[in-house]
Amino acid sequence: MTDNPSPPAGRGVRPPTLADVAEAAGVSLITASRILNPGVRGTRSGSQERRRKVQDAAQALGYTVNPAAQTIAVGAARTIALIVTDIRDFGSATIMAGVMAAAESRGMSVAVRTTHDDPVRELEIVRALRGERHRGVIIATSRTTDEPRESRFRQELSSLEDSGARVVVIGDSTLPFARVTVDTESAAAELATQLALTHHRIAILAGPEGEVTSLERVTGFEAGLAAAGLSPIAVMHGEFSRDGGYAAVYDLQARLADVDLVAAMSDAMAVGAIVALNEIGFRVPDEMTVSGFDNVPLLADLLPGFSTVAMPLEQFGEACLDRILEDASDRRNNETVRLRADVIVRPKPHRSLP
Amino acid sequence: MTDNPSPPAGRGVRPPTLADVAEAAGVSLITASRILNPGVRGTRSGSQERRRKVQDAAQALGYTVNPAAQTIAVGAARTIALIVTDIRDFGSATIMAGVMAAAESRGMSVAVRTTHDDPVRELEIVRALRGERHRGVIIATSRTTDEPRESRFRQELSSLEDSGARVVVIGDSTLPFARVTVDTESAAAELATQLALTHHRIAILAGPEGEVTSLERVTGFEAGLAAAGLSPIAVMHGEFSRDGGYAAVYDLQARLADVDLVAAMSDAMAVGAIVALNEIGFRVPDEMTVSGFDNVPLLADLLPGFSTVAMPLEQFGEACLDRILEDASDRRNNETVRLRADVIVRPKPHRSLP
DNA sequence: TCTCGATTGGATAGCGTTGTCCAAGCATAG
DNA sequence: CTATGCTTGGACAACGCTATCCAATCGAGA
Repeated sequence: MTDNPSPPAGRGVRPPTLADVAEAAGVSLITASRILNPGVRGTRSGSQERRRKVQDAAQALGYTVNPAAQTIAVGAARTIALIVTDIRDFGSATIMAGVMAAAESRGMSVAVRTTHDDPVRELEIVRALRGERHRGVIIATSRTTDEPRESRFRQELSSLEDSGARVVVIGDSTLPFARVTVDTESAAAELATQLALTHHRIAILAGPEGEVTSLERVTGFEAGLAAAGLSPIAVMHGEFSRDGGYAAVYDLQARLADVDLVAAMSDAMAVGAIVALNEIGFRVPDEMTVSGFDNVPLLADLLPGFSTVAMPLEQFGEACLDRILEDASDRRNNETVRLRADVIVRPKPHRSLP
Repeated sequence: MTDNPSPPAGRGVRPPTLADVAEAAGVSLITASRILNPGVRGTRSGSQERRRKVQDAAQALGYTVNPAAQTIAVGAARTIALIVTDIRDFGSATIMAGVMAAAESRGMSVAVRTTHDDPVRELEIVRALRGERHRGVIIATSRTTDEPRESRFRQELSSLEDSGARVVVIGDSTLPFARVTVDTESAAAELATQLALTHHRIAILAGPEGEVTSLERVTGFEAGLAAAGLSPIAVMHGEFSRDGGYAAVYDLQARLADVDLVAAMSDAMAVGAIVALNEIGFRVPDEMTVSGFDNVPLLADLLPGFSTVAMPLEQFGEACLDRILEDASDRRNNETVRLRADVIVRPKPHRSLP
């Protein structure tokens, strides 16, 4: 009872193990295991009385399972790895929230890794994942058209999938894995079509060249313009960030007089664009319209008449976990699941005279 | 060579283990372990030739260590648990980014758990953490003055710390653990003092009653006002969110004519307040000043003359990891580390006539 | 040449859990 | 009363790795 071999307090009182619980309950370790951590084969629940004794003992000792031990015993962890570029990014954070919620409702936890858009780091991370025995891996970084890079990445992911982890890629890419995407192109096209009703001299602020996300947004947007008989006056490239938008507008400065809509391909860029436009002397939205993409929450409140596209970021979680946990026999059934984005066109506010 | 006992492809090619590497390199498993995963005692590096052979074999086989196995062998994982309320919150996401960066530079990874401000869930999470053998646990949820709740939480955390995980609490609270805090009160006071130079009829939009974060911000702000010989016209409580600020302004509506500064205790509340004020008919910032707290990035660009306080959110990571990894002999040395917040007072913009 | 200490490699056991098998108990049907 | 099938509990090995001890090797000093 009191002859605990570990020091009684302070550093390193070993947490109770199944063996401790079993001993306290007077059953074998195996029985305790079956009662407290019923596996997939939920049967073998034990008799009422033993159940109670074991559960009481576990409660009294404060037992909680050691997932690392489970992982090596079973050969697979109850975890999903989520790879994003940077957690401070609105999109990444929202996707993460959705994935965590979906994982939790399935009794799994999520391990998040950030690449900071470094191709080397990206490979290291995926490589290390192989040893971690995750159930699935969700790729939520923005992919590029850099073929050597993508090819190396693909190879590492294949090896990861061969080792038993289901790979799911969010968004379009050239990666041959299960995919959950959004109808970004058609949403971008519809946004363009709507905006083309009231604007005709349009400049596009695109993301980095070679980034798939940017590419499909621009492609869709241009298609929408084309449907209205228009084509953009200019397409400027920059980082998908506030500073990227800011710089892009200055790059465009000479031609701004010809422009009545600056269509940024991300909300963050749109904000940077607005700052630059104000500096240059264009009042937004009176003298210039700026649109975005992503539907970052606070902007709806602060930018009257701001049009954008709401991505179904939180829904990715459910969709990805479904793909990961779907029957193993359905594997290699790499059909793409496509979610819908929401086009949000807000009318320009009426000017109320001061 | 080719007589691999596992199926050649598809589901479940077991990832290579140390034993595989050792065999391929012609050394014992132990030697491979010492060369590839040198522990704390970094000595025993092996002879040059063996090193190379083992490393080559590991490279060729694509070996990566299984951290779960290390965890049960060593009795402690190379991980830090981070507990936040909701990852979509700007503060939580930024803290998380800082913690992840700091952990990574020390060769550890981070396990994030979200409580969604549910006291029961909070306890369950901490309880489960005990089995996970983390090196440290960072509490970044907002604590309350609900004594029963805090007491239960404290108890669970103590048991966690006894089991070997170092507990660090971010922000002030009644929890008796290592702490990393911010001089919130004095920052709030300084913000108030500065704003009191140009405003005299001030309403405070506080966070939820009983939340420590709100309490210290309000206390500091009132102290700053008092130093200027003022006291607030009203203190309204609400959620620390956009909707909370929105509602709080409507609660205040009858007295708004007497107010020249709405001091929100969070930036999100400030945005909601601005929306409500605009709806009611007060033009911000011309007819009413609104200030905030947190320094959410995009607001600086979109709200000219917006004053707020920048919290050192990213620095928490380094500070917390230092506390977690400091010498075990320094444990129970629960001195509080205090970081500095930055008061950002922006002058009201000049009205440029249209 | 011999002894000593330092360095290196390996054998063994163990970390906490589950999978697989086997034995015992029990009720039911023949 | 026995044969049958089902349920239940337990023994044993295994998962992949490291800690701890022990043996072998080596160089240097006596």
